[in-house]
Amino acid sequence: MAKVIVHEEPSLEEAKKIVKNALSKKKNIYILANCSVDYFGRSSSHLEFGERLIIIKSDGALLIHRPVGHSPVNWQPETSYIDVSYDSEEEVLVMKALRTRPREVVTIKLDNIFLIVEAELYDSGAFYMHISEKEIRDILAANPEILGEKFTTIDIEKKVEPGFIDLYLRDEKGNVVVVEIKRLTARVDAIRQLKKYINSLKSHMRTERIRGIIAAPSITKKAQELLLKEKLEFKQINIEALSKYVGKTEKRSLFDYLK
Amino acid sequence: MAKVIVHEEPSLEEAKKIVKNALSKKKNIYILANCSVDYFGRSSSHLEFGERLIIIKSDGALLIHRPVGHSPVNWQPETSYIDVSYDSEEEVLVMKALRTRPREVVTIKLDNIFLIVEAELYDSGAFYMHISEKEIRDILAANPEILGEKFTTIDIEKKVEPGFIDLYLRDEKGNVVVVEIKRLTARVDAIRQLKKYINSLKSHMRTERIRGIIAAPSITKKAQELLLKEKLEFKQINIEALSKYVGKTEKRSLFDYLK
DNA sequence: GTCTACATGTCGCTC
DNA sequence: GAGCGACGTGTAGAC
Repeated sequence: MAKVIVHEEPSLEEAKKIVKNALSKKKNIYILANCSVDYFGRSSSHLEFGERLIIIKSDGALLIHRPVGHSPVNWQPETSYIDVSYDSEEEVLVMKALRTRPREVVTIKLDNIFLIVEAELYDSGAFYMHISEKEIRDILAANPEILGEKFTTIDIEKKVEPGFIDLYLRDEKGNVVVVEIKRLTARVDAIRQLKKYINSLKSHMRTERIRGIIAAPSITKKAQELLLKEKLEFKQINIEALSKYVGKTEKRSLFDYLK
Repeated sequence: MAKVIVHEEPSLEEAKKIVKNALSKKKNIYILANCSVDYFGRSSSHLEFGERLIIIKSDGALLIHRPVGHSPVNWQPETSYIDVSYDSEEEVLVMKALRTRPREVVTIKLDNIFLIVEAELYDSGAFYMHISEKEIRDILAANPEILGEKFTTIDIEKKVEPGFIDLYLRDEKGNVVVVEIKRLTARVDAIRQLKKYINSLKSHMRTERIRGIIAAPSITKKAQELLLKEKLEFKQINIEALSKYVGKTEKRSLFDYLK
């Protein structure tokens, strides 16, 4: 059962003690405060003072959320080290989140804290994500007839110079078939990817005819045009229907995230 | 100044009233609770019960954060509509976040609530993102001599078949120069991108010699090898030094996000 | 570590 | 709104 401690309107000096203590105990910390944020690393940014939610997780992940927008305005991944100090000159609490690879720093200056919540959360629930591209690939490899012909699976994730062929089949006439799978609408880049693989194969085995198939639930108009131009094929796959082939779903427990 | 109301360990029925009321007033809501989450839409997923932070923002954005990991385990963007109800059979508070395009639903079932925080946050601070690739491109276009020769800028973002050429120059001898800019270390894909543009140009104007330049702060070893093989050039640019050319930084205020 | 490709990617721009 | 390229993308897997 979760342990939650709430501190309303602490002073900056109190806040410093609370946060330092909570960090040492690897608690989750949620802070509502007026703050500014500076980021320096791969890029750099400055966010003027405003009221936001700051989240520090037990693994050192840091998130700063504004009152709107679903993505954090600034963040630092779980590898970060967090330092807390009081700047008596500027009269702000300074929290610095560092990570070394890549070298990045997020600096938060807090001048007014409305709320600090310390929480010890127990969360061992497994997370199941259904039908990824990998699963589609495995289902099609095991049941290549789904693509509408009597194909034989030769290889999956076959390595060629520019990358990996999702599915490498042979058709009834003995032709080599290269399949590029997309879980969502296939776009021009998917066709380019497929063409790249075929070109690579052709440079090695020029006697055989090579067919190229895009397997996706739908295709954009531009992709369709390029497909025709390149004499490639599109096979529509029904993700909903494929789901029925999934024997066991992918399973990722919390422990996978804890290194 | 932020208005913050804290509710510790409300019953599910109380929680329902609190959340409904806060939603109607477009407040930000933060909930610490034991909950399960189901997502269905572009993909689908199921998350077993566990203790998490649920964030509902004033624009309807929804985030569910586990105690570790910097990305939310489930979420719904700001377009979502949120429905709250009590399921007396399962004895859980059900929160559904729907959005229509694409059609997606996140369903949260809460069976134990530790804390609800309602917050009205005032945040009008501007966010400045410094020196983007676009800015580097504009600086180099205005000052092509930074690349070490007397270049003349002909075009920026020149459209060619496979995409856009960052910078299109002419050197002192009258050769066409294609520049691909990377704000970070240039990798093999950058060289492939550059080569692609040059090939496209060559197919149209085969008489002229075309030079290709990768402009980046550094380059990987593999990219360097490919570069030499393809007879392309690498020009190191100092991002720090370029920053000095930035007259005005990109400015995005909160209001840009409010549609 | 670098390279490769996927992701409920998200974001911003053009048509 | 669809299409497309860039991102502090993040993430996982292979070499």
